[in-house]
Amino acid sequence: MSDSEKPTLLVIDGHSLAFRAFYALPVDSFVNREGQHTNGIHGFIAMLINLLQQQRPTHIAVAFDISRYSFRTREYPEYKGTRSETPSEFVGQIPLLQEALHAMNITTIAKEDFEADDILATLARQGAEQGYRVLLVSGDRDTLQLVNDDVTLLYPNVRGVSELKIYDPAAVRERYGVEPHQYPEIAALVGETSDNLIGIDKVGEKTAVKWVQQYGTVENIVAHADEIKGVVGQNLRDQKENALRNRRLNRLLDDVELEVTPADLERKPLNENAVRDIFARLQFKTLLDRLMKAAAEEGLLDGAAGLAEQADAGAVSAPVVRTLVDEELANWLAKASADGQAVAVQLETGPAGITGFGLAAADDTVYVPWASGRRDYEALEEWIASSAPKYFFHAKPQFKALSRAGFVVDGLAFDTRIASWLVKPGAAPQSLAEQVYEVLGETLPVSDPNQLVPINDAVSPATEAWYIRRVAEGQMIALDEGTRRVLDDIELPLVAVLAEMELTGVSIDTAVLARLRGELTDKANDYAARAYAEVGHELNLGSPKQLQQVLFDELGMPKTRSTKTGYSTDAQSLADLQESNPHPFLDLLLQHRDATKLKQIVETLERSVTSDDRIHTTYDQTGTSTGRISSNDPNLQNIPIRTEEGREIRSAFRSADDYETLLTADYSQIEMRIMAHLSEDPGLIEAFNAGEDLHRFVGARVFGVAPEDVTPLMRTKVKAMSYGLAYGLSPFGLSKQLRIETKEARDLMAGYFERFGAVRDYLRSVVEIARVDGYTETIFGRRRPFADLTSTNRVLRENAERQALNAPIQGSAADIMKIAMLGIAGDLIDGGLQSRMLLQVHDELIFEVAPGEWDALEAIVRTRMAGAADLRVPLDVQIGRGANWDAAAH
DNA sequence: CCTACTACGTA
DNA sequence: CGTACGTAGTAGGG
Repeated sequence: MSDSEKPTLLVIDGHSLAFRAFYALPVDSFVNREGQHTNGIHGFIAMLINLLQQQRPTHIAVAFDISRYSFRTREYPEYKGTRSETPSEFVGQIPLLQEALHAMNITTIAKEDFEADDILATLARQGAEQGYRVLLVSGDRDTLQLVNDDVTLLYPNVRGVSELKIYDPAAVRERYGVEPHQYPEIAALVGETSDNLIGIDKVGEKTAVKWVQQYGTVENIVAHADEIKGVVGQNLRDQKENALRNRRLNRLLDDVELEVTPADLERKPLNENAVRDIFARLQFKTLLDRLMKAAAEEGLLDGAAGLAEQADAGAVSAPVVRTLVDEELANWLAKASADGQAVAVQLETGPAGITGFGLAAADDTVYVPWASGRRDYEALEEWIASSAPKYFFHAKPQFKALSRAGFVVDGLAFDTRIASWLVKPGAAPQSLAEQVYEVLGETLPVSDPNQLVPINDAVSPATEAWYIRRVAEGQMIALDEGTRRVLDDIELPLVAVLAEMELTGVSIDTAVLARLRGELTDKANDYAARAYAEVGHELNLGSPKQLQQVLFDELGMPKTRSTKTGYSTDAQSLADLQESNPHPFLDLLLQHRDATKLKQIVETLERSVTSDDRIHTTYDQTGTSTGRISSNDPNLQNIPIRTEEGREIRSAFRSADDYETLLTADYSQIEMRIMAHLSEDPGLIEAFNAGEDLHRFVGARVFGVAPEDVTPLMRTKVKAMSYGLAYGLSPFGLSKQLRIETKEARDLMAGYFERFGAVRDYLRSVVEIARVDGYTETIFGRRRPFADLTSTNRVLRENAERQALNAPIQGSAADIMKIAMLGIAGDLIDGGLQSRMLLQVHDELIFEVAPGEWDALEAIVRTRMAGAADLRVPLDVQIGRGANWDAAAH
């Protein structure tokens, strides 16, 4: 194949050429109406049009550096270290140039950790191998090493970029006196000031060429350093490490993994509308004419294709994602956040943490590659730490990742996942794709993992951020005032607090867990063996099906309540059986269940302990319908407390060695207090203000006796009723729980409501109002919608009624606790305390107390918890102290 | 492998 | 025929 028949691949070092153009053209002559300097862009595009007309490339790409840092700066931190800050007039030109190139349908390539010249080297090698005539354009002399019979370098001369010197092998030989591949040997010896590569003193081009002609390589020259006489010989021997290092660094890598091959770079028709838009913005009228003329000559003005693409894009296609770092990024952030404008953020994470940031302003998206320990992100770090408003989808895990990477985070202005949940708790769309569909009615582009050759790349985090921003805007206008207040004042500030608690975790005494596991295993085995003996054979005690076989067939016991799959074997049913048909097997089974349950809890906890000897639970801020938070992996909100053995598990939760103790704080009877507040029942309010034991006080009223004459049985009954009321307890349910006649339960409730009538009125009114409004509301305006209150299906309707009367009570308690947590977290920071909030168990908080901080912490906790809401009754807070969670109980 | 069901720990 | 959760085991579908 002759050269004229070969396809031509043109690869340009974008940054280098634009920078050359920037210095070649007067800065002040090229400023658009936005005040943006454009001389570098102008020079680049002028050069590009010339190249397109003269060289007629069939394939084209422009490579960019992502950052001034690369694998070379890791090897040699001073690499390019003498380069001064980018001139302010140049800032902003690269992103605009990239935008223009995209409009022209020219592929831009950037690769994290590599320089543009490495991309040139890689494409040059691939192109040559695949039969292309390769043209490289770079202002970096290192690219001379790439020249060969298939690869030609076009190098801008001193006058700028309008004239390019053509370096083929002959031209390189003529200019430097060596073969192209030997050029870096010369450069290594002489040094390259612009790269801060220091050469050998007194060795200039002439000497270097002489040595290279004689010895070939720097390595070989160094090996024969003894043969070189004079001062330069001595300098070489003294400074050979410089030359060797330079040679390592100026070798371009030609095997960079790229997402494109030369064949992918075939020229495509430019997008005429996009080109006109960007050129109008740049105010490049003459260049536009020249470009259009050139494109027309080449037949690359496919008007039909352009229009089709435009129509396909529609009004809602995501903006092209640009990759920015350094000053460009700083510039972008400042602009995007100007005037309090919000920016959506979507982190990209890998196994080792953050790998990139997707950022979206109203009509612009940016991707920022990220690797820890680099210095070109100061602006990003400052912006993340600033109060500049940021929108997230599910901010908490991202806050944690940021925190682990050393970022300080502020400015959470919206979280679309939390907003969805507030609007529709219990049925909120949990994924971003679902939200995009529900709020915008659009389909979030995703790559199809089942496709061998994906049509779409995985959607960029920047594009996701763009959707997040639009979802947020869409949700925001639909939020009622109360919901907005709960979001802004409670949920959003809570995100950082929960993230911190999760990162902190709680210290665990693994020896205690190991001992418990052993004891419980022995116990469970023992009970099982004895249970088998009772029935004469082994069975799986954990299988309800096998238990039914034994209980109802083999032992002939009476049937218990039926379940969907047979008859119940739960603890209540077994206890009933034990009363009617005593059998040792029943007790052994129950004790076996106890032991295995506790063993399982211990084992789950052991599996959750991380290398810091702590357990880090995850709180689900959107996990409930009432406003509570839930805990998972592991759930630390259901650690046993009711039995002695269960409490032993709590003793494994301890304060770490460098802390003084644990502090636990809980609200006593918060739900009853909220009921008193909401119902305004004078009797109940008096009960709480009297400061007497609530159940004794209520018992005295219900049974008509003096408080000191309330028996334990009376107290138990009243207590069960009081708590049950908030759940919509029926007389039937009460009778079952207290194992009393329905009649007695009915009388008990009647007696209760006679003395505390406003409670009944309140509970009724909650349901009535909810039926009319379609939702309930907490004291703070948190809503929970109900659809089934008007259902003709009685089961559905009555279920909804119980949920509705419970929701404001449980929800208000949740609000109060959250507000307390925010107050405490703020005070801990303001007071500079080292003590940490570890766990939340609905009405209880657990803290790790730093040495000497007990009094200060206790005061903060008491004040903030008691003062979280101003109710008609006081909020009583119980504080406990102990080395572990069990000992700290009160 | 996923789902339903049962059971049980917490507030 | 009492609210709100999460986890784990068995059993049944595939």
